[in-house]
Amino acid sequence: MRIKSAAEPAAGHHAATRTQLLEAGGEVFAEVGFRDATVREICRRAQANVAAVNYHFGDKEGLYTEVLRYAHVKAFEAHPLLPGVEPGTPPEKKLRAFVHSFLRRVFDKGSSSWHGKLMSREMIEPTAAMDALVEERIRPMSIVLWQIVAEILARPVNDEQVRQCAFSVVSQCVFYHHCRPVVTRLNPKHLPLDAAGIERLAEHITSFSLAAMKHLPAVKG
Amino acid sequence: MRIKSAAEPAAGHHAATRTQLLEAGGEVFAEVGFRDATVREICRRAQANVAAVNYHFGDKEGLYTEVLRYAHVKAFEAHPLLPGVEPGTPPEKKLRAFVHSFLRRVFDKGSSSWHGKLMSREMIEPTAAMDALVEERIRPMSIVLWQIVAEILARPVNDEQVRQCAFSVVSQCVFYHHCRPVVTRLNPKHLPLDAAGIERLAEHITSFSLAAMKHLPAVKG
DNA sequence: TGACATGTCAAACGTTTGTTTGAATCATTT
DNA sequence: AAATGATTCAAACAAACGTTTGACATGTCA
Repeated sequence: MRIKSAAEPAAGHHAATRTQLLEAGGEVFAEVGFRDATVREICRRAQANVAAVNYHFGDKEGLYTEVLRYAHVKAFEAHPLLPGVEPGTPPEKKLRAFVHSFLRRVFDKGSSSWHGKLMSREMIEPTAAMDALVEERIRPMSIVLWQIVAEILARPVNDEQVRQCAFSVVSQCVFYHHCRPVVTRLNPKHLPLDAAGIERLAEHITSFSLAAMKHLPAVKG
Repeated sequence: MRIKSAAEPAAGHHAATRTQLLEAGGEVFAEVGFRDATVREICRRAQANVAAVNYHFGDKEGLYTEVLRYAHVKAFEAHPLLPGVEPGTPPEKKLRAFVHSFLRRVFDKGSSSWHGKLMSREMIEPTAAMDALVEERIRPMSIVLWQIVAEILARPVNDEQVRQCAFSVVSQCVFYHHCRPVVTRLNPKHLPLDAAGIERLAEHITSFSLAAMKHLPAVKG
């Protein structure tokens, strides 16, 4: 049995079925969750044998861990943290870029549209892969946002109010995706979001948050 | 086999084990989700026989549906929509009450602390119980919020901006709970939230949202 | 070509799970 | 007290699942 880590470059037929398993796994895990996903269905979609998962990833959980890494890498490749932002850009513009890119990443309809769903599930039921994910991907993203907010508020990066406002910004970005079932039922025309809808939403979140931060009552510190 | 609906009043020993199953079911479903929850574990905690679930609720899914209703009823009994708000209260004060009550409901540490987790899971994987839940509980709650926001913005209740701002408010309320795994790892001191922490968070969300709504750039309409 | 490691395959295994069953117990009514 | 219906119980059932196995195919290097 050969179990390759994600870092190790693969070659030959190995790589082909391995990638197909990652893609199929991402699909199925996103659709029905880890527990309801069956190895048989994943292998069927990957056009591989039932034993392929165990051969390539040790077990079902090993596949899931690698799927999570794979998903995040692909999502940030498709939608970078701050696309097209030069140093020296005013923080308001950076915030808009951050929000817009975040939304696109979450609502991506492309080949790996399952990234968003996968992350949502991981929030509800964090696995061992969560720790690595936070340190490798989410914390760097947070720091960028903290810096933007700190600049807007004219406060230090580690300020409590900066942290709270950053959370307020992100919360609005993830809400439509996390609570899709409720939003859809309450206001059907709000979802699903096309490119124009995403842009409109990004505009609202940005101006809502900017208005808030610029007129927040002063606090000590 | 006797399957009673939630509405039907129960009496005798029937009611006792029935309630114990609902409580145990709420616990277990919240902890590990519908699929990973085993009927055996639920019955063990309810000190009932393995067959009790099938006898009282038909099947596992029947139990889950009733658990959802039970959870929502209890949560709103413990934390009403707008506690202690007289008609004529200024909308700012109503908003604060709404947010605070919402947070207490979500972060309740009491006997049915599983309500929040249960709802989060339902967001990711909506079941048939979702439709009823939205119409019976969530829509009435939304309408109350829409009215408050409309008053603050001085716009009609069905205005697009009112809807968007209401979503922005709610999104902040659910964020800390939905994304607990990430928040905890990013900023450990933010969670878990005690009563004082909840109050502080309610204060931030309210003032952030009020500042935003009062200084939002004007839009057409 | 022969030898060896790598990858694939169909079949089977062992476990876990929701559910069923039929007898036993309890409560209520006649 | 007898009878009837409701409820509980231990045991067993049947299906689905992740995993293992050993045979077979494929590619590579001597």
